[in-house]
Formats: sequence, C-alpha cells, structure tokens
Amino acid sequence: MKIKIENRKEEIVTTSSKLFKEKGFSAVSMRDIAQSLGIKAASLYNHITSKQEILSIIIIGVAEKFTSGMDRIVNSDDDTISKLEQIIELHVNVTVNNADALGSLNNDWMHLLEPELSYFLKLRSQYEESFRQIIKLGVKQGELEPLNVEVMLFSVLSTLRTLYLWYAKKEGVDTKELVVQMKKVLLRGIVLKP
Amino acid sequence: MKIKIENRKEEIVTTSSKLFKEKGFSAVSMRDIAQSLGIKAASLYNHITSKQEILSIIIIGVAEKFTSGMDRIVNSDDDTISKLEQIIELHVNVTVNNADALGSLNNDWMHLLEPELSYFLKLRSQYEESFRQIIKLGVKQGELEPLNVEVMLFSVLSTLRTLYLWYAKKEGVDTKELVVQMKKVLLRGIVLKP
DNA sequence: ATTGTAAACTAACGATTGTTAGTTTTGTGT
DNA sequence: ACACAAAACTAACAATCGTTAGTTTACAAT
Repeated sequence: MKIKIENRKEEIVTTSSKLFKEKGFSAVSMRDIAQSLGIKAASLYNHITSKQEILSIIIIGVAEKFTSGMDRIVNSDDDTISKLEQIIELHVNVTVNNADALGSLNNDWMHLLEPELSYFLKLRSQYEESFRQIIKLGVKQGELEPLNVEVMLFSVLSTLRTLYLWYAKKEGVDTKELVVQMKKVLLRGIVLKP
Repeated sequence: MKIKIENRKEEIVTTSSKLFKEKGFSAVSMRDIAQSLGIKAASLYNHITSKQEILSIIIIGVAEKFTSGMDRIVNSDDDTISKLEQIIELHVNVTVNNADALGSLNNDWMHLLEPELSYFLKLRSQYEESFRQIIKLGVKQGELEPLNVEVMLFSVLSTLRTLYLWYAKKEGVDTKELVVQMKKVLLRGIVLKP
C-alpha cells in the first residue's frame, strides 16, 4: 500500500490554500500550516520539500485548469458570443471548485521561484492573448461593439478573476443562476435596453 | 522651520506603497524600505512609529478618498445612470493619482490592526451599501435591467477595483478616453446592439 | 562661533522564520 | 511476534524580522 502518502500531501496543499487566501503566502508560516493540521512544522517535510513547493502546486495546478479550458474554447468553431459565454462558465466552474487556490493565483504568484515563475507568466499571457483574439475577431465580424479591445478584455477578465472574493458570501445565488446573471451583466451591460 | 519632517514621512509612505504593491506588506521588510530610500532601517523610526503605521496611512488615506467621493455622488440629485458614470470617474481618478496605494487597499487590508481594521471595514461596507442602493433605485425606476443586484454590484466594482493592475501598462489609452470606454463597457456591455 | 535639533548612524535585543538531523511512534503485511 | 516503512516527534541551526538605545552628523538660528 503506498497510495496513502498523496492524501496527506493533498491535505497540506488544501489547508495551505485556505490560509494563504486569508493572509497571503508571506504571512503564513510553516508552523501555522502545521498547527491547522494538528502536527508540528517539521513533520510537513515528510510530505513536501519546501514551502515554495506548496505554492507551486496551488498556483500551477489551477492555472493549468484555466489554460486547458481556454484551449478547448479556442479550438471550437462556435461564434464569438458563444465562446465568451463558455469563458464565463469556465471561470465560474473553476472558481466554485477551487475557491481557495484563486487567492494565491491572484495575489501570491510573484513569490514563485524560477522556473515556475516564468512558466506561470507564460500561461497567463497566453490565456490573455487567446481571450484578446476572441474579442478582436468578434469586433471584426460585427458581433461585438467597436470599443477599445484592452478595456473590454480587462473589464470582463477583472470581474471573472475576482469572482472568488464575493461569490461565497452570496448564498442567494446558485451556480447555474450565477452563470446566467453574469453572462447578461458582462455581455449586455446593466443599463436597461429599450 | 519645522515643515520638513512631513516630507520625509511622505517619502517613506510613497516608497512603501510601491514596494507593498510589488510583493505585499508581509514580504517587504523595514530594511527593504530603508534601502529604497538610501538609509538604514533604524532611521525610519525618526519619522514613523511602526511598520503598521505606514500601512494604516496608505490604506486609510485612499479609502477615505473613495468614501468622500461616494458621499458627494450619493448626495447629488442626478439620475442613476449619471451617478454610475460619476462612480466610474471617481475610480479612474483615484486610481490614476494613487496607483501604488491601491495594491495595499485591495490585498493588505487584513494586516491592519485594531482600531484601524474595524474602521476600514466600516468604510468599505458603507461604500458598497451606497453603491448597492444606487443600483437598487435604478432598477426600481426602470433605468437599469432587472438583474440580480449583487451580481451587478460586484461585477462593476471588481473591474473598478482592479483597474490599477492594468491601466498602467496600456499607454495607448489616456485618462479621458479610458473613462469614456469604461462607461460604455461597464454600463452598456460589449455585445453589439442592433 | 555656539547652540539646538532633525535625521542619520552603529549595535544589538528577543522573537520568529524555513529547514535539517536524528529519534520515536504508529500501523500494516508477513 | 516481528520487521519495515510511513509519519510523527524533539531539538536545534542560521538567517532575518521589527524595533530600541545610544551616538554622531548636518545644518539652520542665534
């Protein structure tokens, strides 16, 4: 039997995610993480090699989920509106299933060391570029308003990226309904159309 | 002559803002701040009482700018659309003039100590509540779409709050034009209207 | 020239940091 | 019952943390 070791490691990572989300990577000590698990700090090293490894697993793991999701959307032959709707669904789904990891993804990525830092930055810029190309094509084909592409890109992306901060405390909205509402707000705006 | 002391203190605060924005409050040491100013860490204490004081000045200062701006908007008798446009202008102006401080406002507020922490949380929840009431009234009076108020609120607010992360590297857009573009994207959406 | 003070310095403190070494406990397969 | 390995432990390390005490430097007012 040897499958056991991975369970404890996953426990360390998920517990660390929660703590990193609350206070940030730098403000959480190995002793904090250990205490949350009911063990001593030195015992963590039976499962992980360093504090940095925990951070890498958290960030790279969820970053790759966004990348693979985006690749699937880019390679479909749906129209622009449908692709944008799928991106919104992607973000809501990843957020709901990895809420704690998104804190580190957004705020602690700069504490990654090489080569993980460069790898993360590559994934992020590729993701943004895929998103940008979808918007550009949408404008060109007359599906989107002819507005500044960067403003459109980062307005939508900012909302999607910080969804993890506020979806949790809004019990009134379930995932399915959240997706519906966000598609309307992000794509059609909030001002009443005549 | 005694007005000199405030200059150095402001230098410490603005330099700290830049460093906190890059790596976060917890990852920046007093020695890091001192080195950026070309002095030794102990010398900082001729001007400030603690690292915490620096953080308080940064966060409370910019939080109060948002609060006073929002109060002015709430107390005007403009219609909903105009109020929302003024909120967008407020965020763009504060962001352009306090770009570095917004990093701490968004990511380091949890490292405030009492009583500043409670004060900050009060300002923030009051700001959100003012924003919420504007949206609610807009829906009631038929100026805004009858969508979920929380989704509308946090979608717009998320974009405005993280503007500091991306406006800087987009040289192609000046402030005036940025405001125009953001009003259109946030209020009218990106999908082409017939 | 002398004085006063703002603002820098050196040196050090106790606490905490991530991590390592070596040891003991725990639990499972034979 | 025994052996083995996983996973916990105690103890300690060198480095760094925020901060204090005491001293020196720089410069403006008298």
